Amino acid sequence: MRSLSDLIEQYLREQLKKVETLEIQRRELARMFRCVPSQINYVLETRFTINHGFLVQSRRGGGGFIRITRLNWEPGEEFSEILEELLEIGVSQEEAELILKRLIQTAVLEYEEAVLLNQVLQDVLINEAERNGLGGEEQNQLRARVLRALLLFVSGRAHAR
Amino acid sequence: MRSLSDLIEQYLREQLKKVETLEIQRRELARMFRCVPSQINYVLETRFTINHGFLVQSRRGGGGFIRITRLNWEPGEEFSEILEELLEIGVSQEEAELILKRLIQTAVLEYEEAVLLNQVLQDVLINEAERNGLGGEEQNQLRARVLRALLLFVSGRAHAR
DNA sequence: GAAACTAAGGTCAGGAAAGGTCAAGAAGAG
DNA sequence: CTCTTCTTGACCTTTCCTGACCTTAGTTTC
Repeated sequence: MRSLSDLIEQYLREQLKKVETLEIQRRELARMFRCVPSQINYVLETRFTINHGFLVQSRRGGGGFIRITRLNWEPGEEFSEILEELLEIGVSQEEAELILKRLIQTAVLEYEEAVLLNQVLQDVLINEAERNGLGGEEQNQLRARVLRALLLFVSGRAHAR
Repeated sequence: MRSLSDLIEQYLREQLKKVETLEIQRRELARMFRCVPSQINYVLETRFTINHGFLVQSRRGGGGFIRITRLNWEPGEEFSEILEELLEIGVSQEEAELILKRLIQTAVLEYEEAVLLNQVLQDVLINEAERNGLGGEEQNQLRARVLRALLLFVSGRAHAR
């Protein structure tokens, strides 16, 4: 017999087949499944993580909501693997900006956050490149490492918001 | 269901797509959305800050208004290269004030504008330093970035005049 | 020209409406 | 029986909205 968590997961996945981004109210969903609200958190934490290919964001207070976004990574590929890939191939400044733009479009980042991240990225690169005289390829490697760190940070923070 | 604040934000952003500077009356806007005037302040304070890329000014009394300016973060031309240098070295509070003074002397800025920019600069620093516990060097870096953004905005506007 | 009036916008604290966290017990799996 | 997963409830934090009261800037009156 399937658990309640399984049923909730199934329901949410069903919805997420139709749309890329789903906005729900924790209260509402809990009422639908006649469970305690924190049960919803449990489902999200165990079944809709970044490694499952989802991004969960939320807002408290009046009119609060939980937003689940289905990330369109290649099937089977995990977020962390994508980041590892970045490391191997390196990231040019243009590619980095493309990645950030995409993250804005998918509402992972606010515009001003992306601007700030990009600036941080450039700062680090300028500093390091000058100090250690990095070649183009080495710069791309460094950029990949920094971008990866930033994105891991952002994805970790996403659920808390 | 979206909150009233979201709707007001949406409306203002819509308007600000068409124009760079928007002048509204708090009363009027509050009447449109059938809310208390201070609700407007709440929206401005939480969604139209410097970090969101907006500058909000206002005047009280008869014929009072609220002016929202969309900051142009797009990098400019040569002027920006000078500003990029700021990024590398960081800017202390004293240096920032010196820079602003020089800009007044060279008639790039009005005195009141410089005072305003300085205030904005300090606001941002106080906020960020408190929230993230920045060290002295990090503060200088952040100050450089913010000052750069502010000056880019001002210089962009100067061209328009 | 100063005082009183009027017409704005600003501040702040409190309550309500969400969602988050955590620990403990229950239920399943092996 | 033991280990993991699930479920619940008490308590916490954040966000939103309102209303009472304050400040500022024109306008009118004397």
